[in-house]
Amino acid sequence: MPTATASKTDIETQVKNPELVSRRRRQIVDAAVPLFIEKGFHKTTTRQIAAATGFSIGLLYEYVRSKEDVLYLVCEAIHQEVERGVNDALRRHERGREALAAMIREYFLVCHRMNDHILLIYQETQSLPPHWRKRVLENEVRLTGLFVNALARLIAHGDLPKLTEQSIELVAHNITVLGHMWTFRRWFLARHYSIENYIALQTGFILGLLGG
Amino acid sequence: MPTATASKTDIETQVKNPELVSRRRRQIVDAAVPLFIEKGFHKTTTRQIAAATGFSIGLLYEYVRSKEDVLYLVCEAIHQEVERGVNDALRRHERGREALAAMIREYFLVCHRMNDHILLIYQETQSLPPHWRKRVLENEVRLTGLFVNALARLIAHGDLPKLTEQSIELVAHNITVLGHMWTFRRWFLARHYSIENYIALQTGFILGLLGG
DNA sequence: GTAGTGTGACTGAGCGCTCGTTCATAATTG
DNA sequence: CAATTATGAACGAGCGCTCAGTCACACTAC
Repeated sequence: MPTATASKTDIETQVKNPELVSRRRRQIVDAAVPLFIEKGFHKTTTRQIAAATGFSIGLLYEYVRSKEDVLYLVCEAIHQEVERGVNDALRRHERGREALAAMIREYFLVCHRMNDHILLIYQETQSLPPHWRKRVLENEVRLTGLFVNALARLIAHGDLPKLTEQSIELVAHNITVLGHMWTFRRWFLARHYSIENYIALQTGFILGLLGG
Repeated sequence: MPTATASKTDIETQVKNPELVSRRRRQIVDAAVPLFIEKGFHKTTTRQIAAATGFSIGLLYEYVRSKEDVLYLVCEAIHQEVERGVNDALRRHERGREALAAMIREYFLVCHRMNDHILLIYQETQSLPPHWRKRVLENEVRLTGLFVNALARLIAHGDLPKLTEQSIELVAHNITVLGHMWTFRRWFLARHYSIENYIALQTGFILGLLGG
């Protein structure tokens, strides 16, 4: 059983049928995401979540112990989707000099597509109870780790110049965050840059450091 | 009268004496900042703000029309302090090849010092009513604008290679955001980098693009 | 077949409480 | 005393969450 699904199952539920639990929770997440994006976590009520899911409030609380549980489910689901997108991108461009540029491009496009979701995580992670905030932050580290591995592989193949481990890690963080930057400064950036434009410029920026 | 102070004064008040208003509001901000940092805006109550200020709730509401007013005052105050810090840094290093590195260094140190405050703005800006959110975002643009100007001046003096206007602007955004990155990934980065270490590596990164 | 019984998903009125805000009143100031 | 500033009890809307109860269905007994 994949870890991601296992982490969902640590949330207690009154319902016995596990398949039903996971289906219902998917429904809850799908209903909650647009609400959280539109109004934020705190201004969304449990009744609104239930209504949007087509559940009674009572039923909602059969699958979840608290409103924060819903937020956690949402954060996990978003990370899963982002990670899937990034993994696809990394697998598609395994070697070669242009692999890094291609990876950056695909990752930035994932950020572009998931704009609101990424913003949501930036803004609401703090509303999670500590135990789950930690989990969400671990996801963030794992995502950056994907870039660390990809960079290391390219360097090992001689596609990129050698770098210290510290530099590699920081470059990976920079890539991650510059993708996020498109989402949280988009209200401004989109006036001056198209996403392709943005990708082109930032790729140049990142390759600059690497002597590309 | 400076704009920043003027923007505070558009918040209506029952109190006639303007000097008293601005003194009281400073007290309110000073009391609210640590509360918001610790618990977040939503979980801080107006009564807690009043108590921390040494006011009765009634008195708090003489100087502010809503809890969101307090958040806006806090955001403005933080931006003012950051901007003052950045302006100092920019003025201290007007010319020369190392001016950019020095500016970055001082700005990153400002971010380092104001860690929690910057995080607060990232997390709570969305809780502001639209009219004020816009104001806070304008502050963000103005701050980036300071770097745009500084970069343009250095290029004009021949201290940096020529760049398109678009590139200059994006580099300015990158500098701004990489400073913020230290604050919102500090929980991870601080394990692997000291602030000086971080500054050194990121400066190299930024100068890379500029052919430094 | 059908009456009886148990189970688990589901319902929604309502509880208990918190919170932002107001206002009648008091204190202070000049 | 008049104007201004300060108080804090009171208000009431709204919230997360519970729980007594319903309902559909499956299984058993005869």
